[in-house]
Amino acid sequence: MNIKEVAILAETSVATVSRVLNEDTHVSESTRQRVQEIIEITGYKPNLIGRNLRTLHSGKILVMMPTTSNPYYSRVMQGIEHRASLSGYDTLFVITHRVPENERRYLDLVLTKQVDGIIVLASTLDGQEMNDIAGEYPFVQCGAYTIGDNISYACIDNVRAAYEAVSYLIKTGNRRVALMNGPYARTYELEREIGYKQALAEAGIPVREDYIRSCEYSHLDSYDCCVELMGLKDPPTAIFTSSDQMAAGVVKYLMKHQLVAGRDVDVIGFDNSFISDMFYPAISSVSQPGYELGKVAFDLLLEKINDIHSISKGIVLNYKLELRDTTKPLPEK
Amino acid sequence: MNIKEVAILAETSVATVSRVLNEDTHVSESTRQRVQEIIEITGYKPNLIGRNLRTLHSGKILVMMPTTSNPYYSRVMQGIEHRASLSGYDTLFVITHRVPENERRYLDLVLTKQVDGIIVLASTLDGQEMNDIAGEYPFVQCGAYTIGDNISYACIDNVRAAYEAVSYLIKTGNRRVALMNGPYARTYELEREIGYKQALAEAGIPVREDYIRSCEYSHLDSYDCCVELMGLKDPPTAIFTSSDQMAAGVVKYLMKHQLVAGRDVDVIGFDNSFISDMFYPAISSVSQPGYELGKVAFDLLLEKINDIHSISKGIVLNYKLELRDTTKPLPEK
DNA sequence: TTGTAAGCGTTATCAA
DNA sequence: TTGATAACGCTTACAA
Repeated sequence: MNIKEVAILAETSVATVSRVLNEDTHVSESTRQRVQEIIEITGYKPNLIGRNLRTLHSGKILVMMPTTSNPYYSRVMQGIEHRASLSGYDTLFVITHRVPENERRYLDLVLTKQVDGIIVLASTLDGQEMNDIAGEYPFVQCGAYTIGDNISYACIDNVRAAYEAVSYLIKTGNRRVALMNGPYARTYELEREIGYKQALAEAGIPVREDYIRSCEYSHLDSYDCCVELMGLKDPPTAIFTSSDQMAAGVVKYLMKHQLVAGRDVDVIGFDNSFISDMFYPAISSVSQPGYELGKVAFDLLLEKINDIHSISKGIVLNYKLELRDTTKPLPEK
Repeated sequence: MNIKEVAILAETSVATVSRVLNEDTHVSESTRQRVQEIIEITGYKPNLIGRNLRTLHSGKILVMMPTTSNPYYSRVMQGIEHRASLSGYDTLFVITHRVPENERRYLDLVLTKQVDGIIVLASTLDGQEMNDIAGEYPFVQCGAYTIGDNISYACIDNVRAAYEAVSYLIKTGNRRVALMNGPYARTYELEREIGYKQALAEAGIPVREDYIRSCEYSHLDSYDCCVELMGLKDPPTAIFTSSDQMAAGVVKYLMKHQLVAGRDVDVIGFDNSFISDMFYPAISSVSQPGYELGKVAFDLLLEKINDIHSISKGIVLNYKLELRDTTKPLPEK
């Protein structure tokens, strides 16, 4: 069933059917009803490929995620989706598994006009490549940023966030603080290391390279990593990790070894996903405003969709240090 | 830049450019190279909307998920994706949040020919509606099934899985076994209840309605639900839950109340997601072969894409009871 | 081997 | 208010 057949059945022209479809007012009530009736009887649905070809836009955006296993991404997705649907866009997702080839393959969806724009959550592409694409096609980053003139982004200040978390650990009595960071050398990871070092420096604590570890964003890897850290001659008394899953692995290690998180070893995770609250003891975590990041990212994308040459911007939202059972309270003054 | 402009620059016809694009062999090497060169210089990418309109297929499939917060879905997604990419399909995802309207909106993607088929993970639509759609468009279910002639599905035997889990709890000494089930009255939920009751019946244990609870698939709700269960005059000594997140909430409750999971109260979750292993104590769980379910579901979809009138089938894969710390070992014979 | 032209299903322009 | 028709970008007979 296509528009032509509907037109024949309704004894009118395709143009008129199209007008009814698009709620054009220049259609007499009687023909409108006649067409409407045929549409209902036949269950006709316009072929949007045809429409998209004609209008040259798809009404869809794409979100590229590295993985779905981090629940923090769910919140981002919801933020994007919500804002997008208000503007009449459908939101589609793909998973890149952090494989650049996959990312490029999905980028093709915008290059080949199948979606109107792309939001990428934690790209593995290099800055130059992203910047080139963002110069020609609507493409923004969310939760991360890359240096480049053309790329709009929404994220938090990872330097400050890490700085604040580590400072808190120091203020509550820790001098041997370890950093368990992600292994991808992305900007946000580098920044967290910078923030970590700033906090140490401010407290006059020398950096110990053996306290800075990198491992996968999974509880299995962080557990293994924790084995190494705690096997050091002077094991850390506090560990700051780059995700809640990592923190969970650390807490699991501690429990298994009859150590109490928040007493023997303090732990702060990142993202404040449901994992941090689900665990017992509940895990302290740096909360990223995922939902808002998603909303803002869509708004930025929309600007680019409407005018690819609009000026790029970065929007930095506030994080929040969410304190739970795996950290000590601040000492009274 | 479109195919026509490329043709002009390459001093040939659009047909020839199209042939080069589609690796048609009936093109002389010299013109092929000339066209190839222009394509590279100009960075031309064919507009796939145009191609799709002409070929009447999109090379994309859609996967509808209720939520991303259950990590088990990740495995399913990977299975689908992997198999789909082997057949040259891109896999797109959407989240329905269990809202039927959302589901229908996304169903439109297949009705309007924007994707070639849909796999739905845990639909909220009723059987009739699904069956009608599946009669006309490639549409299969994964991890759930609905009665209906037209719908192919891949899932496990939830009756048997629940039966086996509960039987295990009984065999290891429990006579007061509770069921914490999901609240959506989907087939797989009903079946788990049936399996639960079968196991009780077989052991001659009467069903107690106050031991059968329904709550959201979240650790917060299951925690609250657990408060009620454990507040009963005869609280259960074992709890079988419909997801690992629920089980986590239960275990959290136990720990908070100085009860030991696997000694005072046994717990078995469902899905065997990373949560069950991440927790300490590690949570026993019914493992669904998510990756394989995804692969099979795609194969079923492909059959429908190739012939919408091909006979529908259900494929039932084996689950596995994964025993960890929250259950007791079987007594020696 | 190459080109011409029809056609995929729609929207938009123009004339009636 | 309507309808004929060109156009969107591509593929594919068919002809040359």
